[in-house]
Amino acid sequence: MAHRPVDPNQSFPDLEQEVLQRWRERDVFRESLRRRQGAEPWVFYEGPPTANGRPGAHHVLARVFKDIYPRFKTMRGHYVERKAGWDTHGLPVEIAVQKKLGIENKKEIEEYGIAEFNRQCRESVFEYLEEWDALTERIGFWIDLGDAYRTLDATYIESVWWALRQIYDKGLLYEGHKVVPYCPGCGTALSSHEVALAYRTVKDPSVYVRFPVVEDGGPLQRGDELLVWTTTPWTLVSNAAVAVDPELTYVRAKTGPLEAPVVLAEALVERVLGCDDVKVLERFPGAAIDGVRYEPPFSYIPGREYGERGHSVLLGDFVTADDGTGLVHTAIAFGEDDFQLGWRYGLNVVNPVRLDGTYDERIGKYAGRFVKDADADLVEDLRARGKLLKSEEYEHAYPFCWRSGDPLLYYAKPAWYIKTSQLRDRLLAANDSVNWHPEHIKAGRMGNWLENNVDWALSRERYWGTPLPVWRCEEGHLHCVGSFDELEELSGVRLEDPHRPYVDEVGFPCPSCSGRMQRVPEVIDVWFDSGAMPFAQHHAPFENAERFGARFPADFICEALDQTRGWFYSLLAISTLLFDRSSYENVVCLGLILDKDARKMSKSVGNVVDPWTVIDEYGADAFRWYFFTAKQPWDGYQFDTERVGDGVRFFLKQLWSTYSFYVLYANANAIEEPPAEPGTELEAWILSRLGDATETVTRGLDEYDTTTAGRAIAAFVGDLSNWYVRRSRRRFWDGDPAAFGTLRECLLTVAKLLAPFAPFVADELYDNLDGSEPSVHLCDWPAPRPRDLDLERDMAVARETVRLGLSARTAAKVKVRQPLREAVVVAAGRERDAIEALADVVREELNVKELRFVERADELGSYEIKPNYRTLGPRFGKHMPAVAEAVGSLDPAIVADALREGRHIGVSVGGTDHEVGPDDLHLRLEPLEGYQLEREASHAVALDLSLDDDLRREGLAREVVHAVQNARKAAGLAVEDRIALTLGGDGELLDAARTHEAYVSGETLAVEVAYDGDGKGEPATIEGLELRIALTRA
RNA sequence: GGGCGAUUAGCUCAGCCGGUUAGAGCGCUUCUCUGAUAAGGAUGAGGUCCCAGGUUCGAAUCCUGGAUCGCCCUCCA
Repeated sequence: MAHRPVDPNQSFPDLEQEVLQRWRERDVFRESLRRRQGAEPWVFYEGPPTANGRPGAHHVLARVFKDIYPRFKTMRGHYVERKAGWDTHGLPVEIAVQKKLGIENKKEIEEYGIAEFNRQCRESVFEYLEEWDALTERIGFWIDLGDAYRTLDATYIESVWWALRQIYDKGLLYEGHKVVPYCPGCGTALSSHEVALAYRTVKDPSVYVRFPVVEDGGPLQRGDELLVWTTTPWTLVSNAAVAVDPELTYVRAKTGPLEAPVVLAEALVERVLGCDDVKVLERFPGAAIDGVRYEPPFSYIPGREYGERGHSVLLGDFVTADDGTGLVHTAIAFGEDDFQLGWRYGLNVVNPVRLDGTYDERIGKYAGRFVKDADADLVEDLRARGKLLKSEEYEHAYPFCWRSGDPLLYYAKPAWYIKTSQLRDRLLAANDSVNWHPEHIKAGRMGNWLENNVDWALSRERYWGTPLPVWRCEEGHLHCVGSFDELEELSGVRLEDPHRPYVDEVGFPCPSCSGRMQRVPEVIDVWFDSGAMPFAQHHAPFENAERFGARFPADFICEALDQTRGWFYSLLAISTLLFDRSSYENVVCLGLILDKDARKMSKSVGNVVDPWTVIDEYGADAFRWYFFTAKQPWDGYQFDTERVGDGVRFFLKQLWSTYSFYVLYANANAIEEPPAEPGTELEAWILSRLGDATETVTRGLDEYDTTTAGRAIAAFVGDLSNWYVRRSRRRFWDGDPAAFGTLRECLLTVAKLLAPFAPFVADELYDNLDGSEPSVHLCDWPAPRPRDLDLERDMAVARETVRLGLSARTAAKVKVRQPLREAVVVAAGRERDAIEALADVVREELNVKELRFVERADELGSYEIKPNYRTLGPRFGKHMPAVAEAVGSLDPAIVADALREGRHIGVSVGGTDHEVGPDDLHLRLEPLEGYQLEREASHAVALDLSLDDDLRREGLAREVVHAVQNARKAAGLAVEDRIALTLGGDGELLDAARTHEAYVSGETLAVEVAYDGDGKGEPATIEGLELRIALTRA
């Protein structure tokens, strides 16, 4: 037998296991690379996941999109290397280890020992590696896991050091004193993307505090009170100054309950003081009170410590009158604006808060308390001392540490930065060269982010990460080490493991003075690690410089939308810093997966989908197919496992049963490799449609649009199964080579088109139908067959005719099994030609003896003429209503005739004559009452419903055949089994069967038919008459 | 608070460089075909294309404003 028999009820998950086994045995992935060695590379970069957690459905999403395009490009002839990668450093890893060890903070880590702590991190990072590898293989994501880059490898780290040295040499790496979001629990500053992870809406105190003016100045007098608003009372102890907007109008106002006049923005008087009893004494711009001195709310830190302008009014352009009082409390160490303002006025940074988030000894009785917890007592203190105007609650979004859950403090700290803001224009230019999918990311999300670029806060005061390769001596001289060789030259030490704590122990003499250099304590942001992968994965430039050069930039990367600020940015920033260009050309940006009720998947809600359950139930192909075709991936998914099942039922099963149909009859007819030459119009048509599908799929994948591409495959398979095969079954029973050749060609091409989408089922089809290569994935992408557009259009008309005819049958309640004498088709010109050319198909499908054409439907209905707005609109513009009216008043019969002959029609609009052609008008048939007629536009089908005895007998014969077929099926016979048939029962039925005995025996594969079956066999009922059917395998 | 995106049938989604009757599939009615298909075909019900304005001869489509949802950003003191 030429083909393996196919189980029509094949389980796809089982099938996939077999295919996986075949891929392993035949080493298909590596072979697909070997065959393209030397071909033009198409470069893919893997954005490294972290393997310290279980992979979820969203990882499957990313990984199947990372798979489909490399498979496609490989089939298109490119050499597509796929090097895997793992992100291994960072706080999440440390947190996991801390949890495991029961360690709460940095102090305890150091007591535990950095060496052992980092050893545990190194282990933990690959805790779920096996599951990642297993899932990766199971979903058919072809990537070289054996040659994965890992950010913890010494070679990788050395490349990162090289990159930092380049940046340092350009003067773009610096230590700054900046206000950063700081987590007192983790003891580290957070990057902006970490901050973004956990904003929560919280209620904080909202207090209005009175700051008495201590000397007359401008419009103010000693004793007046500045009204200052804040939501962080804990920062009031280090109040350094008050900021006002120089342009904004302020007032000095007297209000009933208060003795002294108060100062605030005019726009906020009503909201802050209430509307009653307020007397405005003065109005003046903020600039008028520049320099006014006041008494701070707490006296722990004397004004002189801040410098000349301590505890005075400063001018700041960030002040608004949207909230508060228009006078802004400024605490230099705890806010970016505050810090900037202080810097401009030369104020000193005084920070009375320790790294653990508690006040230091300068803050008297509050010393040692966690600052956020002191809010309430501080407010009480103010109230007791008569400094408070009022205190409320304020609801706003406040950032928390995404790991520890502690509230973040904005905090002035020394940190290392990369001066990316200096390269803003270059970053924008690099971004401009990228093709984003979807397109709006470029100018939108990514573009906006780059426009507002701030320097990259690079350093982390942590342990498990790439050490910042900066050494410093006691004099403050700096040296950035760019390689292990250099470090060895300087220090005489060759590092086995460049991680902390070993690297911390390496010191060397300062090149500039007599001091000794030690490394600064920080490690770097993990995003710098992953962003360095284009060269670091190859240990370039130390090794493989050429290899790197040939694989830079990437043609394609793909990650979820949240990487805009993550990997997409770090890749872009690093390559712009080093090479002044983007490291990628095409990006597919995937949306988030929500559950079926559109809620975000989270462990706490318990709605996380375990990918294995989906794969076990429906298979990897189905899972992939869902992601590729359910919708455009960037809009995100409302994931419902049942939708995955739909794809199996309506697409994969349909394809599978078409395939099993082929194999069944090809084997039955001993057909092996039939020629793909069309024998009929129907075959020419399906091959033309195949060309169409090939073009659409190719274009779709070229444009990173799997949705359109995949849906085109499904549409084609629908046509193949529901029209071509359905209308051609007899030819397969008869063993017609052209039919087999056509269907095989279609299935094999579908297998190739489908290979990147559903690599398992595609390979199974290919292997069983052709198999000349070890796998479909080693084949070339199919070239589109030539189209026959006229034929495609004709077939559409014929199918429409059939639809109308069937509809007419339904309306007349006449079964399709009952043959009818004639269908009257109203059609002319090209439509008529089309239907005539495909008359056999139409007749068979409608089960009518004849098609009769009428050009004019006068006896069936009347025409109505409608203007074609699409063509006439642009021509006539605002005269369209008049045109529509003119068209409406034409004589339909005359117009119909004229159009049929292709003549133009004259219409008069506003006294001017115009000509309109056939394309400018739509004809629409209005049926007369009393006719059984189905119509669409100018095209209609009517049925002759009169029956004579012959037709009736023929109908009954078909009923008999139908009943016998059911009996065959019930008896469990194979489709090719011959039978001996014995019929009995009602005389009219037997008479019909006898009359059409050749037909009956041919259809039912009966080698003999007897009519003496009364009382024998299984009873069946046809139109109320009894039929007895007895059959045996002959 | 700012930016970006989304909102079309019960469900999942097309359509959207304006063209007058808004589509598909699923689900649901009714009927039906079958020597591959727990399939197919026909049929019916089901839509204020989120809302309100505007531009236009004509708006699901373009503009403005708003609502809701999602994501991202944001020290708003």
